[in-house]
Amino acid sequence: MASLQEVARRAKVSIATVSRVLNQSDKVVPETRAVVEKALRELDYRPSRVARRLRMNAGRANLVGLIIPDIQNPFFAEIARGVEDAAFSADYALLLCNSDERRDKERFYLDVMLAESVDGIVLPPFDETDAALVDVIKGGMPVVCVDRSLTKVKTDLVEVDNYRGAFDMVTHLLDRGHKRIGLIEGRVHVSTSRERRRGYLDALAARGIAERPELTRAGDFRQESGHMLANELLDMRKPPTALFVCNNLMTVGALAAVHRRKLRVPDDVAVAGFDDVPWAEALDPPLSVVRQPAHEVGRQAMELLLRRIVEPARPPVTVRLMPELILRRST
Amino acid sequence: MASLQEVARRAKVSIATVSRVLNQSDKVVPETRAVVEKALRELDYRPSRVARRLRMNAGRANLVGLIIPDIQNPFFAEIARGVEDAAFSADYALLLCNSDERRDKERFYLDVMLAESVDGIVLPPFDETDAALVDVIKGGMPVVCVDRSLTKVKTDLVEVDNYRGAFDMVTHLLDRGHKRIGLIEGRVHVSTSRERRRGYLDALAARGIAERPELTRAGDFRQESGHMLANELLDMRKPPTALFVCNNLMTVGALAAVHRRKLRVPDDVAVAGFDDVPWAEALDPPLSVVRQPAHEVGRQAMELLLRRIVEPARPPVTVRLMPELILRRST
DNA sequence: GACAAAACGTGAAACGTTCCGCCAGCTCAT
DNA sequence: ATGAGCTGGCGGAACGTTTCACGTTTTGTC
Repeated sequence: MASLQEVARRAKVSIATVSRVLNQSDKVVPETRAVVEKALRELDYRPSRVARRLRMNAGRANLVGLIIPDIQNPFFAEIARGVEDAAFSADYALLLCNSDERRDKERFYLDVMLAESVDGIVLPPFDETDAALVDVIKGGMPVVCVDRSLTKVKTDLVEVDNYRGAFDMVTHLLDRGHKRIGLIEGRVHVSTSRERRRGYLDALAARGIAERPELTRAGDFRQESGHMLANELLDMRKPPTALFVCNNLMTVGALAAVHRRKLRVPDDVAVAGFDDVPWAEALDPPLSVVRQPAHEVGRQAMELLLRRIVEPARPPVTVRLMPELILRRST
Repeated sequence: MASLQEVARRAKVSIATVSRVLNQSDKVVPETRAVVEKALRELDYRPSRVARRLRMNAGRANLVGLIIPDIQNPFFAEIARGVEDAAFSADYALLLCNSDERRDKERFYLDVMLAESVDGIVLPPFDETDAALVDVIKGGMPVVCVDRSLTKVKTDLVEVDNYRGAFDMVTHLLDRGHKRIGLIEGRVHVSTSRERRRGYLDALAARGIAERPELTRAGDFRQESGHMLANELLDMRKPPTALFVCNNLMTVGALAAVHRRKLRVPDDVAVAGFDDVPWAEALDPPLSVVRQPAHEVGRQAMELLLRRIVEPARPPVTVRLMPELILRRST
């Protein structure tokens, strides 16, 4: 780990000159440059990002943070890939953390990011109010929200039209003749859950069907809760004929419940999911889903963040991407 | 972003004293401690990890790196969770990167980790020789390999008994009466691929069945290659009656190929996978797999790394975990 | 009450950068 | 010939920590 010092000593110039060679500044005469570059090579010099970050003002650390609720959720994994791809091409490194849908972990990692003086943060907020996050934003840290939005503060945001996705899928189920459609939604204080619920309700209302509160259940986005809630719904005296499950992991859980009862899909009960997954095609039967362009969500979020880093005062932008209905055979 | 300076000024003591209050050193009298703590609170002081890392010698940055080939692969995602869980409890943050099974990306991220002066690195090496990684290790950076091993250098390693897993699964297929068993393996220069292939071959040999090279195909761990290679195998004049696919993503691809041909599983062709996945149960039919304790792999790796960080000279350790055969209905 | 030892506190160096301000020497117009 | 302006290069401060080497005060022991 050769330092600038050592390189300068070897090249018999000052560290300032070495630094200028590195930063492509033009104020260094070719001969000097050559000898410095030689020393650089000989010592296999690699700059310390740490020292650099300490010295630099905010916005030039080439490091951004990404906090996702659960890396094991393919939807977030795909977002992460989108963010990373864009970061990598811009020569940024990514500090990636899992909040595990836990408020304390999100807060811990937000602190870490602050302490690491990252240039900016991408994340789906824990909930619509997320006090810890709001503080960070107020402190001047560039933040781009993905997937979920914040009510109290205006930030850059890349989201999917969840309302539309849910509306279309439920309409499709209605077209298939279903009247009793069960909804398994995610955590209630998350914006996406609300949007999807609105879509579900409006689609019913558009056909003059009244809401039946007993048909909607709120989970926590995890497989386990999908399983449990599907069981609850299927245990009703008059169970729903279709299940609309509002994320991928809960859908896996719900499917397990359905299979365990040896119910036939879609004849006994139709199942529709949110988020497409690689194995949707291989399921029994292939699963109909609302597909979200997750990679694109991540990519655009990172690009928004890069723009905000160079221009902190620009007005916040919302990018809304369209989901796509993929009808396979489970509905 | 109050600094120690400001806190010291406010508390009317020197920064050294503030630092000692923070680091729980006992050499500070209660009254002083109280006034310092008050100042700390009032200014909402948060230490800069960057400055701390710059000053500290290696091994106390509370930051470790994890480089995984593909975060979208549930197996690696689960390892990542294991590493993270252990890191979080030890108050370590994680710099997580995707090498995307690409040598240049792995190298880039290794450089980043060095430049960030992380305390240590966990990763599955790109291949068995991995020059870039070997350099890093020789440079004295604590490294724990997971899943895959290195031939040239002895490191801490947490691996799964791949040989055993493959041997058992192939034996099971033989028990079911299969004689022509196709093998779809991963990248050839990765230790796990070799081990699994050895297991496959030995299981055949144990029953006196000669190797048929045309039945084994090497892919790249991706879904796409599983699809393609399954197609190749099924296109043979005398196709295999069973497919043993050596990772989860390639299994999804292979399954798609099987489904597209409307082949019945396991009657027309049996399919066995490596790595259990949440949706294995929901597949048609439920998939038989060799399950790897991925979370445990990650957890133990992180613990090994923590030990190595405090004691760099300790002899390298290999932890070998046992896989588990999960027989469902696809075989 | 003398003296050593312990307790408490301070100043300053160091980590590896970046960059501001400065200086020396040169060119060139006046 | 003189000074302005430019070019190439240097010194050193600053970023926010930790910690070493000291000082000063308090305590304890005989």
